[in-house]
Amino acid sequence: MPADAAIDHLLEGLNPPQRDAVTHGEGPMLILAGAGSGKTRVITHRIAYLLRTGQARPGEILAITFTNKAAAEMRERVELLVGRATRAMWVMTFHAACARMLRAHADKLGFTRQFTIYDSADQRRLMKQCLDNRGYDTKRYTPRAMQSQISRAKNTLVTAEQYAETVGSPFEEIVAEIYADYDRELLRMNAMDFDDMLLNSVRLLERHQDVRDAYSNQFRWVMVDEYQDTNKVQYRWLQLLTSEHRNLAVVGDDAQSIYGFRAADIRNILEFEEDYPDAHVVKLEQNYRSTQTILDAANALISNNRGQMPKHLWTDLGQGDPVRVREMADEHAEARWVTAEIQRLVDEGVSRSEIAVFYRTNAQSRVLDEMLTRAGVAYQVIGGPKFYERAEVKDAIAYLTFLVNPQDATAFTRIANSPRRGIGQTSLSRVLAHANNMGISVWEAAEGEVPGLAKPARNAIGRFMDTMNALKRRAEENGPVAQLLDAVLHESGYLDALHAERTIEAQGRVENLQELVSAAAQYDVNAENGSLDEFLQQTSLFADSDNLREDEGLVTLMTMHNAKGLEFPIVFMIGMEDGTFPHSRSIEESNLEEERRLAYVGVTRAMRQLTLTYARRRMGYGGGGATPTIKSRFLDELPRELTDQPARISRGFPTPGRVASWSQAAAASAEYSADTNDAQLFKVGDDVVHAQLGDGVVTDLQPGGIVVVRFEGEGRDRSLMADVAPIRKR
DNA sequence: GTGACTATCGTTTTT
DNA sequence: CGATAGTCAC
Repeated sequence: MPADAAIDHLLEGLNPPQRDAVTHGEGPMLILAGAGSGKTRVITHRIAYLLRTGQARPGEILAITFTNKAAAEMRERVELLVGRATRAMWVMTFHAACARMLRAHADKLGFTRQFTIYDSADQRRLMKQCLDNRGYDTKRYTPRAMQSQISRAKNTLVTAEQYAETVGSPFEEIVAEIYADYDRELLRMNAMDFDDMLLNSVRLLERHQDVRDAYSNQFRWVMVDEYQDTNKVQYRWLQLLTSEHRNLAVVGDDAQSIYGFRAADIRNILEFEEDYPDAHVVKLEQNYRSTQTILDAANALISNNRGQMPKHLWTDLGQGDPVRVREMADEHAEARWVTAEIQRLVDEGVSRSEIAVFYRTNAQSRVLDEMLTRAGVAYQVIGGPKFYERAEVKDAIAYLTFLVNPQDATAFTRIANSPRRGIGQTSLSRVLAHANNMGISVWEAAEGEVPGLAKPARNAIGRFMDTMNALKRRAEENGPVAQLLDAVLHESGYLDALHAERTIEAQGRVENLQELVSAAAQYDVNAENGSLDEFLQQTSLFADSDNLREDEGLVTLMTMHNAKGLEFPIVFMIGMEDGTFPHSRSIEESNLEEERRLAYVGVTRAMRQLTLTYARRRMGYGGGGATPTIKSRFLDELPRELTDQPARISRGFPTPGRVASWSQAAAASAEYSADTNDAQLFKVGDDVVHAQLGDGVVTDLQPGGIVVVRFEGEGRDRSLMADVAPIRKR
């Protein structure tokens, strides 16, 4: 037992609720952790406390996060606190924990421990194949739509059979068919998709009492981070694992639940106290990050949502500056202004790494991208294509995958003709069909005699499989993964083909592959009993590559989703317009509450200074003219006294780079007079008032005296007859 | 089987 | 506008 002093040290500097959460013993606990309230600190200190006081042994701890990064950070911080390595602790993502369980018990579900993990691109590819097999028109029934339906079903614990029982439309009938086909295909290929990791783990625990007993006895202490983002399967999984000891501590913030579109169910956190009536509830409301003004803005914003768990963030960091709100003429003016502001701040001595710009959609980064480049401001864009999703990386991984999982038709299809070997679509289909007919693996089919194959194709496949067989022999030696990967890249001709291209892009791909080899080498060093299949599964679950770099003096650009969990002294949120943010689709689907939570997440990232900008006009897709916009309703939800806006902003006059003045607004409203309208009266950009629909803006004029108006609170346009509609200019 | 051309369609996306 | 998927002709 360690000295009491060490334990005291763990509790030092914690506020009373934090201390309460850290020292809570047996029994369920809900930690409502407001933004910036020291949540990670509480979890890590709690784990360390449990270990230090001897209540827990490392092997009894299961700490679940959503990202690998969060898991790595958590383990690191715990190890720092307890002063030793704690390999036996399960500190990992839901998916990684499931993968580990499934590997150990794969046979119980009809898989081998070498099963492949499919990402969403693989998923879609297979869906398309299933659709094609049944002869459905993949334009009418897009793989994308199938994927989202099936994924949603899996995440809400609805199996293919159950789905089939509840179909209510022809579309759903097709989904049901494809769902069943797709699952069958996965099983045949010895593969699971991301959603299956959870779903199959639940099946494993439900069907095998002994397995459930073993794990639920092992994990005496379970902690879950970002609980507001858990979905139904994850909920069930936790239930199965914690039924024995009931020491489930969840940490989350209902106000930051922003992954509903990924089937996260906010009810999990809202109803935790109903699920566990004896739950100990701790609220962390003291914020250590932002000024009181920023917190007040966030509190005010979120108070527009119903059914939030009551919470009030406060800080002793002081009032700080007002939230800045700026109107710009268009997105270019917006980008120019933000760029100029950043330059000004940097001149004043602010480090670029202290500045972040958030937007709703990735596409919005483009204009800013250009402007910052032109101005010579160093920046990084977070998001975009991920390392492990790059074609060349996926190809390389597919080679390795096929070596360990000869049933993986997706991997085979991917690599057979990459690099080009003269194996086309038709030959591939023949091989796959043959494997299917004979009930053998693709590997076996490709090695054997495939009926109906033309001689050139047969030779090409023969040579390919010779290479693969040679590589397989190497793989079976269980040497370092890096060496095997290197051999794969050389002997498959992949590198040669890239070199032959002699382009900059190809050079970049070679570099990416080198990076992959390094990653493999890293694995070889770190893994205790490394194996190729473990490396592959680990890699499949590790998607984030473009890790945030903190120390390079770069301004950070990212979506608000990506901003969760981060903080920056200076934050800009751009595109604060209805239709952009809240996004038009969210408005249509009346998903405003989640959208508002996203705004809340954005706002609460700011430590010192928050600036919100919106553009008077914004370009749609086509090069066609920019369309007038309405400023975001979220801006109206901010109390005037928290912002630096003296009064309501004029909507009649675009005022590039500057706030419109009161007098301009007054002039604008004095402009109209007529009672009956003449279509001539309106022009695009006019602000109008409709007797029933309220305020809007003219977005288009059409022949026949039709004015197209977008009203506040609606994501779409309405066509109105100018002379009869009860509208007038404001 | 491969390259070039054209139609289509646009959120967010921890794993 | 621009990425990407799908079609068509060699």
